[in-house]
Amino acid sequence: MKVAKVVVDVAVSAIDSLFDYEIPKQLQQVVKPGVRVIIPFGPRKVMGFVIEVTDFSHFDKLKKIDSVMDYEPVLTRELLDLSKWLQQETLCFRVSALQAMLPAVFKAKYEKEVWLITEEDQLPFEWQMFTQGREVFPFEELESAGIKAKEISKFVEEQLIEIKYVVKGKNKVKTDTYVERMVEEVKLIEQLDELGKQAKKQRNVIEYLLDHDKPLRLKELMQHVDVTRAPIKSLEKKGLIKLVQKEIYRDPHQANHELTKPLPLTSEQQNVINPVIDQINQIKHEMFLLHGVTGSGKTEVYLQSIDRVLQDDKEAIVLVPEIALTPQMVTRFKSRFGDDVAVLHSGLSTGEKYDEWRKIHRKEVKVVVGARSAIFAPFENIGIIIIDEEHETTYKQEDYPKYHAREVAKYRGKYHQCPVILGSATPTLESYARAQKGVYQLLELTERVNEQALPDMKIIDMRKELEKGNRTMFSDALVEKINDRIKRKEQVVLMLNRRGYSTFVMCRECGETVQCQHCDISMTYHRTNHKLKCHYCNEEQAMPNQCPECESEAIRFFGTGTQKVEEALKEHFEQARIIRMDVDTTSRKGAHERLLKKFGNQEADILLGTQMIAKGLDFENVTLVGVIAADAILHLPDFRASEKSFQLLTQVSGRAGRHELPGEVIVQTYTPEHYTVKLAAQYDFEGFFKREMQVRKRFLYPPYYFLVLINISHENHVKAVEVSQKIANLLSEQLGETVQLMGPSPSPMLRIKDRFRYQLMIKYKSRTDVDKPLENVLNTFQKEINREDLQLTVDFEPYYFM
DNA sequence: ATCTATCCGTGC
DNA sequence: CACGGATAGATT
Repeated sequence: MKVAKVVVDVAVSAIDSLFDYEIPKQLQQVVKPGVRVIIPFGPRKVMGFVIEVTDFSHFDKLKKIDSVMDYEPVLTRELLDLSKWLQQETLCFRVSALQAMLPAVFKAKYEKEVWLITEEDQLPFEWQMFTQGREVFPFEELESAGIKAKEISKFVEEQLIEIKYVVKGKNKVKTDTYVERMVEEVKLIEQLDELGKQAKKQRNVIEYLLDHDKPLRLKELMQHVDVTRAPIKSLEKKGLIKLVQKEIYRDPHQANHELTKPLPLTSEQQNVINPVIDQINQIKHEMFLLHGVTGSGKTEVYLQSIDRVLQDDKEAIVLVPEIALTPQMVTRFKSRFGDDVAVLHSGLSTGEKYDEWRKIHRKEVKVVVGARSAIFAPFENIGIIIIDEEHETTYKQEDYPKYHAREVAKYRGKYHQCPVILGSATPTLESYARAQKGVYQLLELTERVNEQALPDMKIIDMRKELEKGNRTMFSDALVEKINDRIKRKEQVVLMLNRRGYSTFVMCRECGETVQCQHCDISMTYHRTNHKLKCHYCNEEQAMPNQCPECESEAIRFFGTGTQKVEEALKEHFEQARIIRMDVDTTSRKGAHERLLKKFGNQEADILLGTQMIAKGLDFENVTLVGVIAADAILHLPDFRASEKSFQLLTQVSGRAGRHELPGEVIVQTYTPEHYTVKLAAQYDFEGFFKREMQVRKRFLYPPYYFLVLINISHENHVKAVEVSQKIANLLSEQLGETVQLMGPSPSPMLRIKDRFRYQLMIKYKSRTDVDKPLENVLNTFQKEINREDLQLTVDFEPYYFM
């Protein structure tokens, strides 16, 4: 007997193991590892992933696989094994790991249906009201009609009805109607004579067909010949043509890109690419850290490394952060590798993502450029993996499986014996430290390709501005420089580096701020609909006219949002044309590209935006970059706050002077003496690294120690505290001397969505020191997680501490 | 997650 | 003792 070992699509700990099913004879050809199947599970039907096929099971009474959902495996052996590794590394369920590797269309939908097995009139009158002659209807309708479970099961017993569980796949392939010729050309010409005088339209169609002998889209034909379906149908009846449904791709990047040739490399670039090519030639795995200043031509190094890989008929994965934000990047890859590129990012619809995925799956492309999850691209012969802007935190997934793309890249690089390149102008301390230790091979690009010096960065002390009596958000120096650029018809990028980028509401009389009812966070004001919104739970309420506390009417919105900066800009620079980019102006699909294109066409003088404008933009006419408040994220409750600030300042300054014209940067700050601001202004990464490493060493933070964050949340505040303390006790009993346990402490945001949140942190050197104790904690509280409303999450290498 | 069997309170 | 709601237990 053939047995399939299956991961069942039910994400609970009790089910988190392999279940055995008999493979019926007629399915033995298709059921292979990586194929999704529909299996009976208790009284229901659920989806499952086949992991293995064997001849033996320890169970004696096996159920049979119902049917298959795929005729080709959707996951390779490598990815199936990788899911096991992810499960162990991140402590997630195996299904969650498998789901994370596939586009959303592969998530099953479950429906319950009621089937009549007798005549309708056998049923009581109330039932006939809504069956309305239907033989099948959704179970849901019974419930909403208020029909009791007892009555339903009675009818099932009496064999009047049957309840069926259906599993629906959503992976719908888009098709289009095509017209195919069924006969020889000569035959068609003969037909022309036989057609009656009336059949003018049919004649036109045949003539068009004779001119175009490739497969034709029906729509196209109808448009070009200006006919309706009728004449085409009659031609089909005569057997001359056939209408067929063909698969098509929803192609979001249809634009034809002119192909570019590899650029000549500078000697620095050549030195950097050589060791990579060596590894490709020797089919060896190595981690490279490519540290290159902004504008040093990292992308060209990527492109030419990939080119080398493609010559060996191998594939390449390129990860880019928030790819929708850098359409310029996509264009560069598309215009070098043309149709060999698939693009995967969050801006695509589920259907579009599915289609891009299928191109990869069918090996119709060789290169995938995508956001985090593209690291799971189902290639089988990978020759290189590139992670651009490796310091970006978007490479860490925040929900289960809480994986870091860099670690997955390492896994896959080792499996395929290929190099992995991590590229950045401001590497993470973790990566740079590893490079210094020789764990990664360090590659450095110190010069800009255009031989232009890095833009001069000036620090402006905003406290002095205030002393001078300047109460605006723009320093005198910034105003002067902006005016100067407007006069010279050059462009300015202004970054409002602020978390939340919206404004909160405060009463000027009593100081009361409007807080969300469910979360410990200020509501933010949205001008677009004049409402207050909570960023965490999306609760909305009207902007109050008076203070809810003291009834004063002096209630106003505060804080420096981009909208507010935009207004201030308009006052200061009346003739300036401004483009504002923030969540409000870029939420619509394609809005991003449109705004950037407008700026690129020099239809505006100033581009004002949040951190989203710091990355990847390349406009030749930009000669001034302004940072409105450099210290905005410097004081966040996050041990990486300095590192993030340094990265951001470096990234955004790189937007200026990328081409012929020299650039300049103005950094406004209230803490000019801070080493992060100072060293960033000098582009002294090395200095910053050394300085920040001291801090990390002193406080036992990465890269000296690894971290695990345990989040505990419960609706009941007392319960949350109690459980946190119990876990802390349990852990401190079991953890050895080599690790540090911190907490429990309330999360920076104590309450979110009516849940009270506490956290514990462990600083450790080796996973073996924490794995067992954590497992014990999870086992101990498993019951409470299932029954009570306790939530417990474990996050290795956390990036988010709020 | 979701279904079934079982336990216990309420009401007649 | 029937009902309904909460709850333990199983799912190959």
